Parts: sequence; structure tokens; C-alpha cells
Amino acid sequence: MEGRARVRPGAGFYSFCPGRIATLLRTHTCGELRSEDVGREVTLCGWVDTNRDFGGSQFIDLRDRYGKTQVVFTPQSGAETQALARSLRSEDVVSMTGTVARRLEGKDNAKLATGQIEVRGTGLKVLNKSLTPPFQSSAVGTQELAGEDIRLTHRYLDLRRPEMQQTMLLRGQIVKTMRDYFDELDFIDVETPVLGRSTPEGARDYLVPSRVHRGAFYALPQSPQLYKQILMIAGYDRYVQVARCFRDEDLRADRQPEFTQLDLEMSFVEADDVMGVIDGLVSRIAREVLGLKVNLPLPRMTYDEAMRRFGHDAPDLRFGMELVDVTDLAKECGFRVFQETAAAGKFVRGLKAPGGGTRYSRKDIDLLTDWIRQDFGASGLAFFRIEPDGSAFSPIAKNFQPAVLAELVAHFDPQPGDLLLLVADTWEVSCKALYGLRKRLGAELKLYDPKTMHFSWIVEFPMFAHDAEENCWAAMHHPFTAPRPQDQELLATDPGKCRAIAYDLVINGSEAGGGTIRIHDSKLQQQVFDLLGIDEPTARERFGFLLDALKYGAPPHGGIALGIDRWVMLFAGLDNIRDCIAFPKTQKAADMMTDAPGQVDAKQLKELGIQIIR
RNA sequence: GGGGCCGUAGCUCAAUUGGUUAGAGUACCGGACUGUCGAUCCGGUGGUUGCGGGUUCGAGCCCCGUCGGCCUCGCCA
Repeated sequence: MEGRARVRPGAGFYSFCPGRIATLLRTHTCGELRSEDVGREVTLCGWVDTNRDFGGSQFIDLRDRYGKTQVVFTPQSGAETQALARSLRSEDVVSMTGTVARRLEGKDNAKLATGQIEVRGTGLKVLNKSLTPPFQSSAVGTQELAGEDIRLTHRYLDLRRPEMQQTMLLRGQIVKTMRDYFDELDFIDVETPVLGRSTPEGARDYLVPSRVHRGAFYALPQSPQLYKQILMIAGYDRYVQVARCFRDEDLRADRQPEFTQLDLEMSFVEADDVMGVIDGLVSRIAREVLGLKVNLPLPRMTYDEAMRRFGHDAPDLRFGMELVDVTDLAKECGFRVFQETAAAGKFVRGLKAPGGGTRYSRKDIDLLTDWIRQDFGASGLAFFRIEPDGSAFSPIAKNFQPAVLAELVAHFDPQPGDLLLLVADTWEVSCKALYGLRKRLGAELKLYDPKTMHFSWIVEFPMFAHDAEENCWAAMHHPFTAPRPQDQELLATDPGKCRAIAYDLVINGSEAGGGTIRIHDSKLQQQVFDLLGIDEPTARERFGFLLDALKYGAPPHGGIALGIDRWVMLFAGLDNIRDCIAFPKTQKAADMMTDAPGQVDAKQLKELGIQIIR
């Protein structure tokens, strides 16, 4: 532990002491000196954070990744040195020599870990002047953060900010803990190719043209899925890898085109084994990173239950606000829209927003309605505001049979001031719309403390989702997922009811990982391919190697992949994945610092046999 | 591919809703100051209002197009 940087719960970034990191250029770091060091002759290197100039003396905060130390230059430092000190500006890189001194009585700075001391400067060397930076790397809380485009263009300055350094440190910590943990459990770290064949996981591939094989392309891996299964067949019964994955799909706040997974696979296991291993990891990281005790095993919920109670397969379980199904009551409620919906076999479901009746105006509700129409294709949004006398106000209330309305409202068990929101639509639309509303209102009404963490498993996913456009079945996870043994017969009779041995790790309503037990029998694998409309020649062509391998002694196996970027985001309490990645890409998958992707020479294209069509 | 928000000084934002000289804070430059720590005080430089069209007597503001950033649906574990 000693000499190791480590984020501790409740401890500021600067409060750990990394031990001496002396070099020929420096004797200490800027976060290291304490009152015990008074009298020492030291040399610090770092960036100028602020320069407070009093004419007679200069107070300079010197910053490196370990912290800040105040260095003072006075006439005793010598006229030349003092003049040089006066000329220092933000982000200049300097070396400062001096004597550690206790600060003057009452002049301690409680905000700094080094705040009891200061360095009385005797020497100063400017190692490198900085241009005036476009935004401040220092000045925590001083100024509004610069726009993200500017931060991304000057990423080196953004990464210099203590907040960013803290996140990067946390990320390194999480990855290291993962590596230690799996190493202790005898996992073997094996690297798999980046230049590979397209894996059939549904997303668009990033392609790399082959010069040698003109007209042929490698695909960057969407995940190392097939390789790790091959490793199981090869007898490496516990594989782990920190793997970069690539998916050429449109981006979101929590999605990048290239991202990092902690990928693992185990042989001779059932789902409980894999989940148990991850339970241990969650508990360890929560403890080491946040000082949080997590009760094990983590709670589990089936996919069906999650959809019914929360409308989503990754519900945020930090708060309640569960969905309420009133379809039965709607059948004879008097309100035509509801009745027709119910009669058509669709659903009338809703949720209760505590205090929403007072919080949201009629106009706010109209905006919510527009929103769920636009984003989720909902036909509308019905609302009831619970009045102080307990009655339910709504423009549509007059259409209801009073008794039925009372019963309907009672289903939500509301208090005065609450707001009931109902969606009458298909199962899918009601899920999406109410999930969206729940997520948004939960945050807006502050129904949970954003600092709390909730970990859970969602299990028993459907094997297949019906693709209405193509009128065929599509793999919900990927085509190598094993069905539950008790559901295997359903493959032939009713694939839609067949449940997979699949499990997703959910943290605070985010999917933080997902895995399955795989098919290890080539016949069963072929049966699943058939269902997915992948005929034998196609299957042979695309993953004949796997089908072959399955015939040479494939052990039962399964695994999981964890989204490391998302883990960092969630453990750091951030809401943006770009802040968890040193060099992220914009929403259009561009790197603003390097300007990737860029044009290439005509010569390069010619070598590859590629012509650009405009 | 669809919907939305945004783009004004290096940076963060304002501009009485179409009105004549586009402001503030900060940064930067100069000056003052021996205990600050978001130092303070005085003075100063700094603008093709993303770009291109259009409407108008007049456009930062309205319209069309375009580029870029963000959020989101579709898509994607």
C-alpha cells in the first residue's frame, strides 16, 4: 500500500501521500511536503497554478498531479529571481528550489494538504513557458468549465485539470483492482486479435481494408466473443482480458465508438458461478474505491419482472415509482381511449409521481406529453392531479364512471399533491414511455440520492426478439447464448417464450455488464442458427471454425463482459462517458485533437484498391 | 435518417425580443501594493456575432442553407 497512489473514501484527491518520487530534477512532489519537512532544502517541478503578485513578494501555487504547494519569493530570493517569479504565468513549467518553512501564524490554508507549509524560494528555473491557455487548468470552482469542443481540442490542458486527473487515477485503480482480483482467482490474461473477422453481434463493424487481399476487409472486434469461446475449448478454463471493442453505431452520452471491456470466460460453470465471481468483484471495488459495503449476493430480478415493474431491462432501483397496470379497470371505465386500448389487447399503465402534482404545471405536463410522443411514439399521456381533498383532477375525468375512476386512482395509493401519469398503448410503447418518464421524474423530483449506488442482476432474458420488419427472430444477446435447459423444447414450439441463461449487471439504472452461458453443442448451435435464419452454408462460411471447434471437446462454458468506461462513470458519479476516457471521440466519432478521421493519400487508396464514391 | 438545444472578445456569458457606438466577469498587457491563497486597486488591448444566402430603411436577434458541439429517438449490449 505504501507509496501507492490510492483514492480513499472521504479523502480529497490531494490528501494521499505518494511517497518520495524524487528524480534528478526534483526532490519532492507538489503534494508531499508537510510541517515535518520544515527546514528541508527542496526542489519542486510543476506547472504554475496561480501567481499572486504583491510587488514585494510573489505567492506562487505550483501544481503537479500530486497536489499544490505555495512557493514564496521575496527580496531575499534575490532581485533577478524575484523578477523572474513576477513574470510567471499560468501553465508555465518551472523548477523551484527553496527551504520548507512553517507558514506565518494564522496563515495556514486548510484547503491544501500542504497548507501548513510553504517553500521560501531561493532558486527558480523556467523549464518551458506556456502560451496563454484557452482555458484555466487550475482554479477549481473559480470559473465555468470551458465548452466541451474546446476542452477536446486542447485535451492536454483538459487532462491537466485536477478533476480529470482524479478520474483517470480512479480508472487506473479500478482496472488494477480488476486485474489483481482475477489474477488471484487464477484467471489467465490472453490477448486476442484486433484485426479479425466480423463477429455477428448486430452492430455495424469498423472495417480495415487488406492490401494483400485486395477487396477483402478485416473487422475490428465488437467484442472478443468467439476468441474467448475458442480459448475455453482450448482448455484455458479461466480467461480474462481488458479488451478494446469497436462498434460503428450512433453515439450517446454513455456510448463511444471504441470502448473498453473487462472480458472474461470460464469453463465448467453455471450462471451462478459467473455471477458469484462478479459479485465478489463488485464488493471489492465498492469497498476499495468508495469505502462502501455491498451486501452479497447482489439481488436478482428476472427480465419479465423488470419489464413489468419498471418498463426496462436495466431499471434504476435506487427509487420506487413502480409501474401500475390498470388495463383491467380500463376495459369498462367509460373513457373511450382507455376502453378501446384495452379491448384491442393493448395496455393501460401508469406511474405515480410523488409531489408531481404541485411540481408540474399543466404546461410542464404538455411538454412531457410532446416528449413521449416524439421520443417513444406514445399516442398520448393522461394525467390525474391529486387534490388536497384526495380527489383526482383531470380534463378527462368527466369521461370516467366515478366509481371506476376512484378504484383506478386507488390502485396508485396516492397522496394529495401527487401526479398520476398514464399511457395507453402497446406493451412495448408503454414500457418505453413509462421507463422514460420514471427515469426523468425520478431525477427531477429527487427521489433518490445521486451519491448512492445500487447493484443488481437482471436474469432470464428472452432468447429471441421478434423482428417485425423482417418477420424473423433475432438473437437478443448473441447467437451463441444457451437456452435454459427447461426451455429447450420451446425452441421448436414457441421461440418467443424461450428464456436464455443470460445475466446483466445493472448499476444505478445503467447496464454495466452482460453475459451468458454459451452453447457448447454443435447440434444445438445449428438449431439456433436455423431459427435465426442463418442457414448451414452461411453459418459454415461465417463461423465454421466455431462449429468445428465445438465438435472437438468443447467444455460447458460461459462468461461476461463489463463496460469499464461505464464503471468508471458510475463510480466517479459522472454522467458523461467522455470524461472517463483520456482521448474520447465526439458524437460524430471524431477526435477533435488529432482531427481523426482524416483524408489519406491517393497513393494509399490505390494500394488498397479503394475508390471513393461521392 | 428523425426531433430538440446551442454557436457573440482567448474563456464563461449578456445585449430591453428587429433599432443605430455589441457589454460584463475572467484571461491577457501596463501600473500600484510585504502575507496572499478566486489577492486587491487603477488603466488598457481585444469582436467578420461559426460560415453562406435571403427578408427589411435597418439583422447578433427573423427565414433558408451549411459547418461544428451537446442531448435524444431510431440504431447499438
